[in-house]
Amino acid sequence: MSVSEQALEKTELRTRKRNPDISRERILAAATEEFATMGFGDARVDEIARRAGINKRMLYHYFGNKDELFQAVLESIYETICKSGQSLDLDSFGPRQGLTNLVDFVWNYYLDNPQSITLLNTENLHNARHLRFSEKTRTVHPPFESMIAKLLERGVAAGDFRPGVSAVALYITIVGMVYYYLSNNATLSVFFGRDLRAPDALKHWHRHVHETVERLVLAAP
Amino acid sequence: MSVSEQALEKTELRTRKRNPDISRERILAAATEEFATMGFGDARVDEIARRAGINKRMLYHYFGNKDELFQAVLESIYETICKSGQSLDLDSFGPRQGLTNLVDFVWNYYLDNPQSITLLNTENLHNARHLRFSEKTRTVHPPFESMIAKLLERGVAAGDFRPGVSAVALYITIVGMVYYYLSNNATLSVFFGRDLRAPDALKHWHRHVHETVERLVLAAP
DNA sequence: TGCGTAAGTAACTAGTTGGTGACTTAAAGC
DNA sequence: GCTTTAAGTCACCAACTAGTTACTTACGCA
Repeated sequence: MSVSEQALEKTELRTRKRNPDISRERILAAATEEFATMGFGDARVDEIARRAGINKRMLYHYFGNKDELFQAVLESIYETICKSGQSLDLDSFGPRQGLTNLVDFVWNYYLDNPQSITLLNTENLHNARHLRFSEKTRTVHPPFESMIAKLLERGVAAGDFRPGVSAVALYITIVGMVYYYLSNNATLSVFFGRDLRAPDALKHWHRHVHETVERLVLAAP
Repeated sequence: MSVSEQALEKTELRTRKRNPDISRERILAAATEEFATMGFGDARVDEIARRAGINKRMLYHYFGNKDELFQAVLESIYETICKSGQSLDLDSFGPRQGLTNLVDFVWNYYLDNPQSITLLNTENLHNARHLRFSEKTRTVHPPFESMIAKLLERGVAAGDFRPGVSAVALYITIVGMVYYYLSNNATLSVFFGRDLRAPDALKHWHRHVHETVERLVLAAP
C-alpha cells in the first residue's frame, strides 16, 4: 500500500464518523418509506439498510428486529398525526370557520402524507397489534376528540350547529370520506373507469366533503 | 403386504378421485382466506395448498404463480361484489326507501365480508396492478353507477331528493363511511380508547351513516 | 491518557419459500 | 380396449432473508 493510499484510507475512516441520532433517524425514515410502499411482509430489511446508507447490523442494534422496527415507524406516524393535530387552532375562529378549517386540515394532511394511509392499513390488517402494545400510544391520546367536542359545543351555543352530533362521529365522518377516497383511489378508478386522482376529481371530492359535513352539522337556517 | 392391506390401498387410491372444478374452487377459497388475513407478502403458498388440502404442484398447474393466484382471488371478489349488487332491487321501492336499502346493503355487505376489505386494501397498496390488467374487470363494470343514478333521478322527480348529487359521489360517500369505520376499526379503537366493534358502537355508526346520507340527499321539507 | 462502552463493519448461516422436474394415474374420446 | 390428455404425487432446489457471530474503531469520561 502506497503512502497516498494509506492517507486515503485514513480519510475514508475519518468520514465513517459516529452519529447515533442521525443513524437512528435515517433508519426510521428508510423503514417508513419501505413499509409504506411494500407492506410488512414484502418489506425487505436489507433494502431498508441500503436506503438508510447504514450497515444492517446497526438496524438490529437500534431496533431489535423487523417487528419492533415497524412498531417504531407506527409510533412516529402516530406522533406526527398528534403533533400536526395540535397545530390546528380551532379556538381562534368562529364555529363555522373552525369546521371548514378542520375539513381542510384532514384533507391536506392525508393528501400530503400518503404514507400514513398505507402504514395504517397495514397495521389494521394485523389488528393493530403493534400500536395496541405500544406504551406511547396507549398513554398519550390524540387531541382531536376534546378539540372537536369544544368546537361543537361552541357551535351549538351560537346556534350555528344542531345538537346531537358527537365529536368522535364527526371526526370519523370527515376522515372516513377523505381517507377512503385516497386509500382506495386505485380500485375505485378501475371500478368506475375514470381517473379519480385527476386534479379536477380531487377538487370535486374536497368540495363534496365540505358540503356533506356542513349538511350533517349545521343547523337549519 | 396382506390381502386386506392391498384392498385398503386400492380404496385409498380410489378416493383420490379427480375433480378439477372442486380443486380449483378449494384453492381459490384457501387463497382468499390466506391473502385476506396475511396480505400478499406474508401469505404463504404452502399454507394455501395445505388449507385447500391439495398438492402445491396443482396450485401452479391451475394458477401459474402467486401473483396470478392473487389476481384470480381479486377477480372473484370483484365478481362477488358485482353479483350481490345486482340482487339489490332499488326500483321496486320508493326513492326514500331505496336510499335506506342501499345504505343497509353496503353496511351488511362489508360487515359480512371483511375479507373484501383487506383484499382491496392490499390491492390498493400495489396500485391495483392486478385488477388494472384484468380483462374481466376492465370490461365488466359494476351495476352501481347506473342503479344509483336512476334512484337519484326518481327521487329528484318526486321532490324527495335535492338535485346536484352525483351517483358516484353518493356511492363513495356511503361506502367510504362504512368501509373506513370497519377497515380502520382496530387503530381507531386504540386512538379513542374504546371498543368501536362493540355491538352498541356498530349499531350507533350504522344509524349515523343513515342520518348523514339522508341529510346529504334529502330535499329540505 | 487510557479504558470501557457503544457505534460501526464484514462475512456468514439456518431456515424458509416460491417454484420445478420427473413421474404416476384417472378418465374422456375414438 | 387403447391412446391421449389432464389431474395428481413426490422429492427437490436455488434464491432469498431475517437475524448473528466475531471483530474493529470512535468517543465520553475518570
